[in-house]
Amino acid sequence: MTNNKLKDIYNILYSHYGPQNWWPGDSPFEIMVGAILTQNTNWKNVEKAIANLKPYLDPFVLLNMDIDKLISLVRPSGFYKLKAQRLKNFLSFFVERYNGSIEEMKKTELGTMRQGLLSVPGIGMETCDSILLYALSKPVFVVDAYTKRIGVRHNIFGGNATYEGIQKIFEEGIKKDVYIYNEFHALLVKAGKENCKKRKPLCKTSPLEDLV
DNA sequence: TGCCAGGCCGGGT
DNA sequence: ACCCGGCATGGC
Repeated sequence: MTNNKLKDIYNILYSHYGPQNWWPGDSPFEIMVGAILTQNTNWKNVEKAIANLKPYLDPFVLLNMDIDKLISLVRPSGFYKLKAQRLKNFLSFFVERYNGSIEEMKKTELGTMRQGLLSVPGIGMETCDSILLYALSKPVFVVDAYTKRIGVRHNIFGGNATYEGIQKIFEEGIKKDVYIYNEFHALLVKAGKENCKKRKPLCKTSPLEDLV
Protein backbone atom coordinates (compact mmCIF):
# COMPACT_ATOMS: atom_id res chain seq x y z
CA MET A 1 0.00 0.00 0.00
CA THR A 2 1.42 3.36 -0.91
CA ASN A 3 0.05 6.65 0.25
CA ASN A 4 -0.57 8.87 -2.77
CA LYS A 5 -0.50 12.04 -0.76
CA LEU A 6 2.99 11.33 0.50
CA LYS A 7 4.10 10.49 -3.01
CA ASP A 8 2.55 13.71 -4.27
CA ILE A 9 4.34 15.72 -1.62
CA TYR A 10 7.63 14.09 -2.45
CA ASN A 11 7.22 14.67 -6.15
CA ILE A 12 6.17 18.28 -5.73
CA LEU A 13 9.06 19.07 -3.42
CA TYR A 14 11.57 17.24 -5.59
CA SER A 15 10.41 19.05 -8.72
CA HIS A 16 10.35 22.39 -6.95
CA TYR A 17 13.60 22.26 -5.03
CA GLY A 18 15.56 19.57 -6.83
CA PRO A 19 17.79 16.99 -5.17
CA GLN A 20 19.30 18.18 -1.89
CA ASN A 21 22.20 15.73 -1.86
CA TRP A 22 22.31 15.32 1.89
CA TRP A 23 24.04 14.86 4.27
CA PRO A 24 26.48 17.76 3.92
CA GLY A 25 29.67 16.14 5.16
CA ASP A 26 32.86 14.67 3.80
CA SER A 27 32.69 11.26 5.45
CA PRO A 28 30.28 8.98 7.32
CA PHE A 29 32.13 9.72 10.54
CA GLU A 30 31.76 13.44 10.04
CA ILE A 31 28.07 12.88 9.42
CA MET A 32 27.73 11.05 12.72
CA VAL A 33 29.43 13.88 14.55
CA GLY A 34 27.30 16.44 12.75
CA ALA A 35 24.14 14.56 13.65
CA ILE A 36 24.89 15.09 17.33
CA LEU A 37 26.05 18.68 16.96
CA THR A 38 22.98 19.77 15.03
CA GLN A 39 20.52 18.88 17.79
CA ASN A 40 18.16 21.85 18.00
CA THR A 41 20.81 23.98 16.36
CA ASN A 42 21.19 25.98 13.18
CA TRP A 43 23.36 24.13 10.69
CA LYS A 44 25.47 27.22 10.10
CA ASN A 45 26.69 27.01 13.68
CA VAL A 46 27.40 23.32 13.30
CA GLU A 47 29.57 24.04 10.28
CA LYS A 48 31.80 26.24 12.41
CA ALA A 49 32.20 23.54 15.00
CA ILE A 50 32.97 20.95 12.35
CA ALA A 51 35.55 23.24 10.82
CA ASN A 52 37.23 23.35 14.24
CA LEU A 53 37.06 19.58 14.48
CA LYS A 54 38.42 18.90 10.99
CA PRO A 55 41.99 18.11 12.02
CA TYR A 56 40.73 15.65 14.64
CA LEU A 57 37.94 13.82 12.83
CA ASP A 58 38.86 10.35 13.94
CA PRO A 59 37.02 8.35 16.58
CA PHE A 60 40.13 7.47 18.57
CA VAL A 61 41.58 10.95 18.45
CA LEU A 62 38.34 12.53 19.60
CA LEU A 63 37.68 9.91 22.23
CA ASN A 64 41.09 10.50 23.78
CA MET A 65 40.95 14.26 23.49
CA ASP A 66 40.85 16.28 26.67
CA ILE A 67 37.21 17.15 27.35
CA ASP A 68 37.96 20.84 27.80
CA LYS A 69 39.62 20.97 24.44
CA LEU A 70 36.66 19.22 22.85
CA ILE A 71 34.31 21.66 24.54
CA SER A 72 36.23 24.59 23.09
CA LEU A 73 36.08 23.10 19.60
CA VAL A 74 32.34 22.41 19.55
CA ARG A 75 31.49 25.71 21.22
CA PRO A 76 29.99 27.46 18.16
CA SER A 77 27.32 24.77 17.87
CA GLY A 78 25.79 25.77 21.19
CA PHE A 79 24.97 23.57 24.20
CA TYR A 80 28.69 22.95 24.03
CA LYS A 81 29.33 21.20 27.35
CA LEU A 82 26.38 18.95 26.75
CA LYS A 83 27.38 18.16 23.19
CA ALA A 84 31.03 17.51 24.00
CA GLN A 85 29.88 14.93 26.53
CA ARG A 86 27.36 13.45 24.11
CA LEU A 87 30.07 13.11 21.52
CA LYS A 88 32.24 11.32 24.05
CA ASN A 89 29.37 9.00 24.92
CA PHE A 90 28.87 8.15 21.28
CA LEU A 91 32.59 7.71 20.64
CA SER A 92 32.94 5.30 23.56
CA PHE A 93 30.11 3.25 22.14
CA PHE A 94 31.45 3.40 18.60
CA VAL A 95 34.97 2.41 19.59
CA GLU A 96 34.03 -0.23 22.12
CA ARG A 97 31.41 -1.94 20.04
CA TYR A 98 32.69 -1.44 16.51
CA ASN A 99 36.34 -0.54 16.99
CA GLY A 100 35.54 2.86 15.50
CA SER A 101 34.86 1.26 12.14
CA ILE A 102 31.96 2.27 9.91
CA GLU A 103 32.33 -0.91 7.89
CA GLU A 104 32.20 -3.07 10.97
CA MET A 105 29.15 -1.25 12.24
CA LYS A 106 27.36 -1.69 8.91
CA LYS A 107 27.62 -5.45 9.21
CA THR A 108 25.38 -5.41 12.26
CA GLU A 109 21.69 -6.19 11.96
CA LEU A 110 19.67 -2.98 11.73
CA GLY A 111 17.53 -3.49 14.82
CA THR A 112 20.56 -4.20 16.96
CA MET A 113 22.31 -1.17 15.57
CA ARG A 114 19.35 1.06 16.37
CA GLN A 115 18.99 -0.28 19.89
CA GLY A 116 22.67 0.25 20.50
CA LEU A 117 22.64 3.84 19.29
CA LEU A 118 19.54 4.65 21.31
CA SER A 119 21.21 3.32 24.43
CA VAL A 120 23.86 6.04 24.18
CA PRO A 121 23.02 8.95 26.50
CA GLY A 122 22.38 11.97 24.30
CA ILE A 123 21.32 10.05 21.21
CA GLY A 124 17.57 10.11 20.77
CA MET A 125 15.49 8.81 17.91
CA GLU A 126 16.14 11.53 15.38
CA THR A 127 19.89 11.58 15.90
CA CYS A 128 19.96 7.79 15.81
CA ASP A 129 17.97 7.57 12.61
CA SER A 130 19.97 10.36 10.97
CA ILE A 131 23.11 8.36 11.62
CA LEU A 132 21.53 5.19 10.27
CA LEU A 133 20.23 6.81 7.11
CA TYR A 134 22.86 9.39 6.27
CA ALA A 135 26.05 7.83 7.60
CA LEU A 136 25.25 4.15 7.16
CA SER A 137 22.80 4.22 4.24
CA LYS A 138 20.15 2.22 6.07
CA PRO A 139 16.50 2.53 4.98
CA VAL A 140 15.21 4.38 8.04
CA PHE A 141 12.96 7.42 7.68
CA VAL A 142 14.10 10.39 9.74
CA VAL A 143 11.41 12.40 11.49
CA ASP A 144 12.07 15.89 12.76
CA ALA A 145 10.20 19.01 13.85
CA TYR A 146 9.64 20.10 10.25
CA THR A 147 8.36 16.70 9.22
CA LYS A 148 5.85 16.91 12.01
CA ARG A 149 4.78 20.50 11.33
CA ILE A 150 4.32 19.89 7.63
CA GLY A 151 2.55 16.59 8.23
CA VAL A 152 0.09 18.15 10.65
CA ARG A 153 -0.36 21.11 8.33
CA HIS A 154 -1.32 18.83 5.47
CA ASN A 155 -3.45 16.48 7.51
CA ILE A 156 -1.19 13.50 7.13
CA PHE A 157 -1.47 12.93 10.88
CA GLY A 158 -2.62 14.74 14.00
CA GLY A 159 -0.67 17.02 16.28
CA ASN A 160 -0.39 14.32 18.91
CA ALA A 161 1.35 11.84 16.60
CA THR A 162 4.49 10.29 18.07
CA TYR A 163 7.89 9.99 16.45
CA GLU A 164 7.49 6.33 15.71
CA GLY A 165 3.90 6.77 14.57
CA ILE A 166 4.98 9.37 12.04
CA GLN A 167 7.93 7.28 10.96
CA LYS A 168 5.67 4.32 10.34
CA ILE A 169 3.33 6.37 8.19
CA PHE A 170 6.19 7.46 5.96
CA GLU A 171 7.87 4.08 5.82
CA GLU A 172 4.64 2.36 4.91
CA GLY A 173 3.48 5.12 2.62
CA ILE A 174 6.39 5.38 0.25
CA LYS A 175 8.81 3.04 -1.46
CA LYS A 176 11.46 1.66 0.86
CA ASP A 177 14.43 3.23 -0.79
CA VAL A 178 17.44 4.88 0.81
CA TYR A 179 17.68 7.54 -1.88
CA ILE A 180 14.04 8.53 -1.47
CA TYR A 181 14.22 8.54 2.34
CA ASN A 182 17.34 10.65 2.10
CA GLU A 183 15.89 13.21 -0.29
CA PHE A 184 12.43 13.27 1.24
CA HIS A 185 13.66 14.20 4.69
CA ALA A 186 16.06 16.80 3.31
CA LEU A 187 13.29 18.27 1.15
CA LEU A 188 10.95 18.51 4.12
CA VAL A 189 13.60 20.43 6.02
CA LYS A 190 14.16 22.70 3.04
CA ALA A 191 10.45 23.36 2.63
CA GLY A 192 10.01 23.76 6.37
CA LYS A 193 12.74 26.34 6.67
CA GLU A 194 11.13 28.47 4.00
CA ASN A 195 7.48 28.01 4.76
CA CYS A 196 6.71 26.25 7.97
CA LYS A 197 8.49 28.02 10.81
CA LYS A 198 7.26 27.89 14.37
CA ARG A 199 5.55 31.25 14.44
CA LYS A 200 4.18 31.24 10.92
CA PRO A 201 3.04 27.75 10.04
CA LEU A 202 0.79 28.92 7.22
CA CYS A 203 2.95 27.91 4.29
CA LYS A 204 1.56 30.68 2.10
CA THR A 205 4.37 30.38 -0.37
CA SER A 206 4.85 26.67 -0.09
CA PRO A 207 4.85 24.57 -3.23
CA LEU A 208 2.57 22.32 -1.22
CA GLU A 209 -0.06 24.98 -0.66
CA ASP A 210 -2.48 23.53 -3.21
CA LEU A 211 -2.51 20.20 -1.45
CA VAL A 212 -3.68 21.18 1.99
C1' DT B 1 16.12 43.28 18.17
C1' DG B 2 14.19 39.18 19.66
C1' DC B 3 13.19 34.77 17.93
C1' DC B 4 14.71 30.64 16.34
C1' DA B 5 17.58 26.50 15.02
C1' DG B 6 17.79 19.41 11.26
C1' DG B 7 16.79 17.45 20.12
C1' DC B 8 17.44 15.20 24.38
C1' DC B 9 17.11 14.48 29.21
C1' DG B 10 15.38 14.61 33.90
C1' DG B 11 12.04 15.93 37.13
C1' DG B 12 7.33 16.98 38.18
C1' DT B 13 2.46 16.05 37.57
C1' DA C 1 2.26 8.64 29.97
C1' DC C 2 2.69 13.51 28.88
C1' DC C 3 4.59 18.29 29.92
C1' DC C 4 8.14 21.52 30.82
C1' DG C 5 12.50 23.89 31.72
C1' DG C 6 17.33 23.76 30.82
C1' DC C 7 20.98 23.61 27.74
C1' DA C 8 23.83 28.24 24.41
C1' DT C 9 25.84 30.04 20.26
C1' DG C 10 25.22 32.82 16.18
C1' DG C 11 22.18 34.13 12.02
C1' DC C 12 18.66 36.90 10.27
